[in-house]
Amino acid sequence: MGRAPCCSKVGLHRGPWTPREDTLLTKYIEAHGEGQWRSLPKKAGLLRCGKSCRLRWMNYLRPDIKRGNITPDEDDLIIRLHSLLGNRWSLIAGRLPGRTDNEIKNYWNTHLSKRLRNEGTDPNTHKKLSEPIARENKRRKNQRSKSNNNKKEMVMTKDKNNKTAQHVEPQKPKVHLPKPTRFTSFLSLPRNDSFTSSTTVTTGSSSQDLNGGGGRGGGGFGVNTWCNNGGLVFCVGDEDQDHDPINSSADGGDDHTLENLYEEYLQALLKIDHHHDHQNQLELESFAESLLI
DNA sequence: AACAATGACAACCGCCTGGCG
DNA sequence: ACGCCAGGCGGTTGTCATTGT
Repeated sequence: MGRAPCCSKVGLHRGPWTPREDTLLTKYIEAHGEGQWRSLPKKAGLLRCGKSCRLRWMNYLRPDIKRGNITPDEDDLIIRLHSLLGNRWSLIAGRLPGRTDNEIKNYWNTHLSKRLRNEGTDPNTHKKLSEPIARENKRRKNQRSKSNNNKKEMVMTKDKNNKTAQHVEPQKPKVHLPKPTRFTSFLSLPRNDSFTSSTTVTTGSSSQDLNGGGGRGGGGFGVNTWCNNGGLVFCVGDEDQDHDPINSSADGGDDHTLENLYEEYLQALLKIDHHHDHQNQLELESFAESLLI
C-alpha cells in the first residue's frame, strides 16, 4: 500500500534458505561481523534482501541460538512475562537466553495461547474467561485431544533443511537480564492490545541510549533507579545481578523472586480492577515499565 | 490410498525509531 | 528542523508435515 519495499525484489531469492545460503551468510558474518545488512547480501554473494539476511542470522544462524525444546519452566516464564509485558516478544525473548522473539512469538501463537484458552484464561488479558467460553474451549479441546496426543509426546527440534528430529535434554532455564532492546514506553504504544493505559509515561530514553547502543545480545545499562510508588518497590534497569528484579532476591538468586514480583503485579491489577484507583494505576504502570528497562 | 483439515514454524511485510548528514 | 537510511519489532502469511476421514 503505497510504500516501497525495503529493497528491490527483482531477481532476489525468496522462501526457505538453502544450506549453501546459510553457509555464505555465516561465513561472511564470521569474517566481517554483523551490520550493514542492506549491502551485506551483495558482498556475501547472496541473492537475498538484507532484511531477510538479518532475520535469518538473528533467528537461526547465530551461534548462541537454542532451538526447540521449550521446557515447562520456560513455558511458565513466557506466560508470566506475557502477562506483564503483553506482546513485547523481544523483551520476553530477552529474558530467555538463546531464544528469539520470533520463536517465542510462534510458540505463543501455536501453543501457549491455545493452552491458556483451554484452561479458561484469556491469552490477551490473562484474566479468566467467562464460563461459557471456558466450557466451549474445553469442549473443543476434548474434540481435538485425541488427535494431538501422539504429537506432543516427544519434544523435537526440526531442521528445515534436513528435516531430522532429535531429542534434546530438557534444561532448567535461568532467567537472565533482558538484552538491551530499543523500546518506546509501552504505555503509549498503540500496538499493545493486552496492556493499555490512558496515561502516557515516557522513559525519556531507550535502553540503548542508556548503555550507548549495542542492540541485541550485548551491552549493559548505565542506570540503576529505584522506584517506590507507595508500596511497590521496583528496581529499574541494571546489569548487576544484585539488582535484577527477576533473578535477584534477598538471599541471592532465589527463583521465587519472579513469583513475588508477579504476585505484586497481580495484586496491583486486582486493585485497579476493583477500584479503578488512580494511584494504583500509576503503581502498575511503574512496575511494568520497570521491567522494560 | 487419496484427500482434507489442522498444526507448526520459517519467512515476509509494513511500520516505527534513532542516528546522521 | 528535515529527510534519508539502517535496524528492529510485531503481525501475518506461506509452506510443509502430520493427522483424520
